[in-house]
Amino acid sequence: MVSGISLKELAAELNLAPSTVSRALNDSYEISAVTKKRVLSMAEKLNYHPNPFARSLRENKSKTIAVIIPERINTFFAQVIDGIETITQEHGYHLLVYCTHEDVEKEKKIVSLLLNGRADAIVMSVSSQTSDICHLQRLHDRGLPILFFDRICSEIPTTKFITNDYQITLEATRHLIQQGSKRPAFLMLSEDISITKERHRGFLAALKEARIEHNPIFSKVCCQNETTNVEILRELLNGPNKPDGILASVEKLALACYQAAKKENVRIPEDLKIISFSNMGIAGLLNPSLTTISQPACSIGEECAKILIKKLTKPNQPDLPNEVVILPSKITIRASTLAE
Amino acid sequence: MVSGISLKELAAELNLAPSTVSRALNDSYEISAVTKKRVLSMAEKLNYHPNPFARSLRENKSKTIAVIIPERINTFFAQVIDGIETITQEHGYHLLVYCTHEDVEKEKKIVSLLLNGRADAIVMSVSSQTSDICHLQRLHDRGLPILFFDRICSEIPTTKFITNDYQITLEATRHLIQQGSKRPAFLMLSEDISITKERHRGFLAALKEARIEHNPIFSKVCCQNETTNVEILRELLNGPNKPDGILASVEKLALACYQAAKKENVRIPEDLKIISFSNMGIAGLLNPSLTTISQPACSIGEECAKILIKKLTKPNQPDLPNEVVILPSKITIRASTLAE
DNA sequence: TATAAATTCGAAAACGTTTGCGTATTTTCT
DNA sequence: AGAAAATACGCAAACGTTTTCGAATTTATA
Repeated sequence: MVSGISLKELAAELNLAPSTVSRALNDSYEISAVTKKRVLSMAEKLNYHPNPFARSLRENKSKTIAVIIPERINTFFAQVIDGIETITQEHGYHLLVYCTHEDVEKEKKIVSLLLNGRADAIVMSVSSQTSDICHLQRLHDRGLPILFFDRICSEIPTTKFITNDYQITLEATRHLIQQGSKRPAFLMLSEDISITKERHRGFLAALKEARIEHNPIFSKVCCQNETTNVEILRELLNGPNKPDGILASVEKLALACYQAAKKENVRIPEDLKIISFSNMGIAGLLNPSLTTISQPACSIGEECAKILIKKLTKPNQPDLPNEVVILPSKITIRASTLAE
Repeated sequence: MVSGISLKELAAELNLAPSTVSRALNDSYEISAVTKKRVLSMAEKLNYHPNPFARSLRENKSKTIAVIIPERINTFFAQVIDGIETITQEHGYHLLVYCTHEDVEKEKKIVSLLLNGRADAIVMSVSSQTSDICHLQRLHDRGLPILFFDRICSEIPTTKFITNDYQITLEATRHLIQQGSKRPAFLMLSEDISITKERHRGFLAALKEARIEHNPIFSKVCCQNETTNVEILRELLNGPNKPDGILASVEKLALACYQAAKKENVRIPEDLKIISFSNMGIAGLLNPSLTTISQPACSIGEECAKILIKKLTKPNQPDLPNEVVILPSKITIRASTLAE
């Protein structure tokens, strides 16, 4: 009983042909106003709901968009999805959400699930492990509109949304230096992904600008595991040549840094100043409050969705243009980077 | 070109009937091993992927589960979905995720979208505004398996997953009192939803046990708006009869409380002790670190998924039993409730 | 060796839509 | 009034699967 009445049965009830009922429900010009009324009210009365799969099969589209993110417990990604949803929902689209947990193998599996047309398009941010991208290439080759944000894949010619990673990291590092940091360090999850490269470039540019010689071991690649990261950072903070400033390219590394500093009795910001990419609403409530670079996550989601909706709903749309759209981030200065 | 080759075309390529190919792909006993090999390898070669909508139409099931939550930017809900996904993904199910933003009207719209069988089942946590539940009743009447967690709807006879709200709040309040709070207050989002009632009951029981007379204005109903909540709490913390302890039934109210305390120069924990339901990983990094009641979110998600998968995959399963499954929460004591 | 049984496959219907085309009726025009 | 055009609707095919039923071939049994 889970599937209700069908269009055929509705038509039988009305003594009309299924084609007529279909057209009436779709408000076709070929159907008279009176018949439309009749059909509509009977449909209402019998609680008719069109079967989405029959429709998808016939029309070869699913009214569904897939979203793939590396982690769910992350304010940034949650905000992006919120942004996507606000737009797509207005147009009757549904969201399939998948999480890779930063695991490229899981990413491949998920992507292969989408080769069959279950979704009309894909919005994604690749995992930090993703360097080989042939699974993404296959998606694109198949003609499926795919759109990247934040962790983009530059090899695929499509639209990508990012923030001004280079510029904002440059400014953030300047701030760090200006507040007294002589030996800033850069924390990252992986050397491969797009944003890390750009952010690292901005970081190095600021050092060069300030004529600070960069110690390569201060460009630290961390991992997925929380406790391991804390260990790595304890070691870093305790080394013979300790950094006195941290730029964390992702939120979780800043938090690991807080943990490590606590255990090593390193005072923030006195001994160590920290600034981090993060969209946490409660950065201001941390101890000490965390200076952040926050991305316009919601806007990113909305812009992604808008461009996608346009592509999917207007007829004869060209492929998504191969361009990188940049939405600027914002630095919010808090206690963690304040000079003494 | 987005949709690849069809089963028919694949069959033609093999000089076989579509039915044979279908059976071969589904590993039917009626097909010889050699033919299976032939079919499989040709399918691989031609990159065949079965059309999910044709299959859904034929089999009357979508291999899709809908998840409805009140907010995405919330560690608890994110963890629950992670838990659900780990189980459902193993069985080839996809997740449609919807967010109501605590808006019952949006909840109704989303629910009505699911009346057409797009999803095989629903896992949800109702919005804080939800008191009239006839939209949920309609879903259940239609025979769609529906399953609640955390914010449950007791009127619908199905399985619900919650934590030991009463007991754990009782213990949490005891802790608050034991640490010296003479006038504890209880913060909630709505009086209507299930968890609030249970948690409030546990709170009051602890007061009674300690022979503390409860001032009704200390049972504070807050709202969705962050800044309004901060105002409400500033007023509360500044009133003639101020509370010296807070039990926040949801995370966001504890955070608003931190904000309010900051602005009113109320010291935590000296002047005000705070304990809150929260699954934030960084509760320990707040200033001061926050004592939390954390729910087994991931387990809740997994258990939801397991029971659902069983119902959906085994033949002739009975309806989901009308019972409430309780998974215990855990109190983690931190600085925000420490006695001086 | 004749027959029963097992094995392997094909033809066709069905799931619930949408849509191209045909047709009957009504309206409009000359 | 007759022809042309507009209106309103029905028939049937198609989308890509799965599955029932039947049939053909091969193997085993008596």
